[in-house]
Amino acid sequence: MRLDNMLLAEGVSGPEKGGGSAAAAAAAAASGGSSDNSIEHSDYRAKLTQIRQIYHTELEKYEQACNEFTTHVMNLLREQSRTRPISPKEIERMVGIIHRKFSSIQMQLKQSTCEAVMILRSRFLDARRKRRNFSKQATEILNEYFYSHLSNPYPSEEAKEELAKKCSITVSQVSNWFGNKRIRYKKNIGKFQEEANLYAAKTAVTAAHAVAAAVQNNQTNSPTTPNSGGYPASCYQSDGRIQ
DNA sequence: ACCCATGATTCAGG
DNA sequence: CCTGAATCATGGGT
Repeated sequence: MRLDNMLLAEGVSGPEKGGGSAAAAAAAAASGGSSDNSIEHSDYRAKLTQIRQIYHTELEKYEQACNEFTTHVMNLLREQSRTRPISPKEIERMVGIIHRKFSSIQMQLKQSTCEAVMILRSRFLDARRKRRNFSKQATEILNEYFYSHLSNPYPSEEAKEELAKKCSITVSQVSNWFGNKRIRYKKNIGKFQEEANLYAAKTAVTAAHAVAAAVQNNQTNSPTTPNSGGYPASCYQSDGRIQ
């Protein structure tokens, strides 16, 4: 009965209910409860409702078949009662046998349905654990931020949200990314030197463009306050250490 | 088949 | 809570 209850009572709530997954918790906490990975989730829900629908139609079919078979047997018994006496008790016994048979079949149906749900559930959980690399564009945006804030690569909540939006990933994914990036950068600065230079140059170019545009706009003004824009070269030290 | 990069998870500390 | 660190597990290139 437990499996049955689970199947029927769970409804379309997510599979992470009992899991206590850190990702789910983190995502929920980060995004204020709104659902990310909604594509997979809706897919899961659709499949679950499909399974339940099949289950209910099958169950109905079995019930109908059971009733039909019962009346059929009753008719047979009634015909036989013309040639031999049949007690009501005997009829009751037959009906009982039929019902027991059909209910055991229904049990099997429940069992297999539950199995299907379990498989679906584990598939879903596996899928969300699976790692997909971010798009090149997304990593570019993240790296740009990281290397232009190398002295303090800790984006605020708002910054994280903006990055998440720009990269079309979740805030918790941004947090993961920065967590991994910081530790891996620190661990092997040499390996990231090239990358750092690349992004420094890249932002330098955009900064230069901005400066050029500014200069063009007001050539007569004094070109002071170069530090206000936080341009990249000054953001990391020559030894590459953070802070 | 192997290896490394990488996103996610876990756990400890503050 | 957020973070650092270690670790897991997969992706993708060779």
